[in-house]
Amino acid sequence: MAETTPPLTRPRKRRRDPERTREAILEVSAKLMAKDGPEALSVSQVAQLAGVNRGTAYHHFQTREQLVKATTDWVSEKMTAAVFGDGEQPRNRPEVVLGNLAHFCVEYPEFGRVWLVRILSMEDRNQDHFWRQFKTQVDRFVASDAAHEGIDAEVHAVRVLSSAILWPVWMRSRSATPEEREEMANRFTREMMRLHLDGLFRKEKYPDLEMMPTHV
Amino acid sequence: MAETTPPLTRPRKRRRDPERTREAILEVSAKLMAKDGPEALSVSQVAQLAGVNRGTAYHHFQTREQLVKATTDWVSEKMTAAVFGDGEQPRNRPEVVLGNLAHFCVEYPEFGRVWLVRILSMEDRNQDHFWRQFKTQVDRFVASDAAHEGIDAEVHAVRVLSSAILWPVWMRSRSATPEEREEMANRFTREMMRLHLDGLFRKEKYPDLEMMPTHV
DNA sequence: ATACTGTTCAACACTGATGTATAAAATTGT
DNA sequence: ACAATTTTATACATCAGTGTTGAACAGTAT
Repeated sequence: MAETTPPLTRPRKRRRDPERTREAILEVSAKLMAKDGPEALSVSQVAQLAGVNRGTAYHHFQTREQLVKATTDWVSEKMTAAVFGDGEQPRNRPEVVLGNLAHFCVEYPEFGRVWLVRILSMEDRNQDHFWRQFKTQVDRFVASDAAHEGIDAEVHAVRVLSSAILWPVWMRSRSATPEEREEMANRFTREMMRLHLDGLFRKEKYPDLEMMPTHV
Repeated sequence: MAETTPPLTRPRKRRRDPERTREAILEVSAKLMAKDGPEALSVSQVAQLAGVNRGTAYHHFQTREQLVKATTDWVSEKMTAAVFGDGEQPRNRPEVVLGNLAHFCVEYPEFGRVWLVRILSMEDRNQDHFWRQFKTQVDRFVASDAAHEGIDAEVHAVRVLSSAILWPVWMRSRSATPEEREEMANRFTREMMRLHLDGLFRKEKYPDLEMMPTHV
């Protein structure tokens, strides 16, 4: 379609910058993947929205599948850098990691979502850089004397990651101002820290609550 | 393809049962939507996997879009019934709702996932039956004297729902035995209840922890 | 200037899906 | 027995995407 009709806007003199072109493609790709999932991603649409020719996209990424893979890899690295730092001094205090995670996810909700879909569908999750770091963090914390006894680390990890990633999606942080986004991240971090410090129930109101799960 | 080649397996004598046919289609549709998202759903594939003719699928659901809508509506109703009961006596104790939710999501992880995608992309979330019920539940609990002060109800709701739905996906409950699934649901409920009762941190180890969110 | 690389454009063969249409078979209700 | 409904089987027009190719063009580096 866009191939047969002459471009209405004259072909923008795209400064040659393969790195930027690649990033532009990856960014649009991530955005679309977050919206409709990896299976629905089309190279045509990515190229169109990124303002590059479809041929260019195929030049950088040979096939659709490779574009999907490159996008998820790229996102995972971005996320690791943003949450744990660039390798210099790792930021490991649990409350700091939580805050970083919340802020990153609010700023880039599509990245979080892409990462979530990626990790859920990966055969071997230890292949993922971010997950390895996060898991190490959690295990270390749970084993430390700063944590309560009997925490289920895996449930804990899944709970924190899934809610941190989906909270901004729920709040539609994409269409918010920077100030609103800041407040969203803070709301999340605040409530999570409150929960982690105090819990939810007033224990005295649940004297009979056996710890075994209930369901009808 | 399957339309031009004669079927190798003889056409199964499909007992006429429009209700079951409809449900069979919806079930497959939900499964596929959970895997690849609504945008990637194809009527052809659904019909094939459901073992019905493509024409039949179009007979029950006029267009692809309508199939998507019907599927999400159907899932939302199923979920409401499973978690809150069929309208008779509503099951409202928070720990029971949590247990029901965990068990439902572990048994039918695809339904939870479909519902999650649906609710996240809905303009007006109050249109959704399950969400209305759940929100009412949460608001009532947070306002009660059984709950701590200062709980952020919205963060709480998103946290519980997102983790309950994604926990079975993470654990790949689909490929587990009934016993394993039971244990998965119990693990989740147990840790959540533990968290809700005690929190995560030993407070005495964090005397300096200001409540304001931290990030670097 | 020349060679190289990134980028654009247009065309092509192919696949697979949508939505429509029509006829026929099978099952059920009356 | 008859009518209505459900299901199958085909066919067809249409559209959108994939992956490939070849030629041209535009900056960049040597």
